[in-house]
Amino acid sequence: MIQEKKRTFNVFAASKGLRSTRQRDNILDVFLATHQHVSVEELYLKVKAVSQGVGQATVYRTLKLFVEAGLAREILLHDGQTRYEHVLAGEHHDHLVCTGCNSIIEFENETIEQLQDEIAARHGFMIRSHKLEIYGLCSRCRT
Amino acid sequence: MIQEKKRTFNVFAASKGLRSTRQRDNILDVFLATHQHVSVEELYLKVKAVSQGVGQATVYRTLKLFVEAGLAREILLHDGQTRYEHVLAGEHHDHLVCTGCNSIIEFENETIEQLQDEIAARHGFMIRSHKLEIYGLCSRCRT
DNA sequence: CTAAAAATGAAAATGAGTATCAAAAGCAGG
DNA sequence: CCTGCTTTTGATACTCATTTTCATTTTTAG
Repeated sequence: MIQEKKRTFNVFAASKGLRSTRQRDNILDVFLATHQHVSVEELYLKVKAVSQGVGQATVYRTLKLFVEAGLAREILLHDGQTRYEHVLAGEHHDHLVCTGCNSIIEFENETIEQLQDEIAARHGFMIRSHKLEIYGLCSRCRT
Repeated sequence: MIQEKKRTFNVFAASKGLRSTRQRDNILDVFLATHQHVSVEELYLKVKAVSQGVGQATVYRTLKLFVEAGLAREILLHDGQTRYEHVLAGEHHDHLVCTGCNSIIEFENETIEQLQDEIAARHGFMIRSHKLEIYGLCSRCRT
């Protein structure tokens, strides 16, 4: 017998008139259970595997909601598909993207973040988010 | 009377079977005369203004060639249009992107570049290129 | 000059993402 | 647990950037 998990807090309630629905809960569950850089299509398939009735359009819509709600962040790689990654409080990682095998290595660097803050300050710019992607070949592909 | 500039070196000759054509020369001229972040559509219009017979498909194709040839770099913003910027030898700049007015401020930071090299080295990663984009509000939009 | 290879343009095709809209589901108050 | 109102959903049609196709033209090697 399958136990329906009851979400202890409603992520959507916080915002204006957002409602909590089975689909959104499903999508959020699957998204949170996923590790890094899911494309909408991937997520859609995973969600569909879990619960039949969820349309693609809803997955697209819901991911945008996640971004607005600060739960997810959009990643643009060069394959024409938007991907999403978790936004875990206070954490931010950047990416080494291997153009050989498409693998992604994450890293964090506090100094770079600080330098960004300085640069922004120097231009009177208020940072909302940032993205640092380094392209090249990983150790296995560089032969 | 208009003087046909003769390109002193053939950028395309270097690679495999690439040929030098009027269209490619036109596109390259216009691209080089353009400053930062041209979308394909923009470039197409500029090229068409200069010389009638150049199709969109060719502009798309040629820009990809420029990237392969190391003359241009793709920039992905969040408006669904791929943009291209020059790759000038040794120079690299990153971007402060204002989400308010879509303006772009460029900056360079040697320290960040060095830190990237260190990080890459630590992961046995060979850097080909990188992209750092900081999103937020510029001084005029942050009111 | 000539044949083979590569490039081009126009138009059709693709594909990610979005809009539409009728039907279904959440929600507040009784 | 009805009722009425609003939001959400799914299916599908649509948009729009980019790619492919293919017949024709241009380059280039010889």
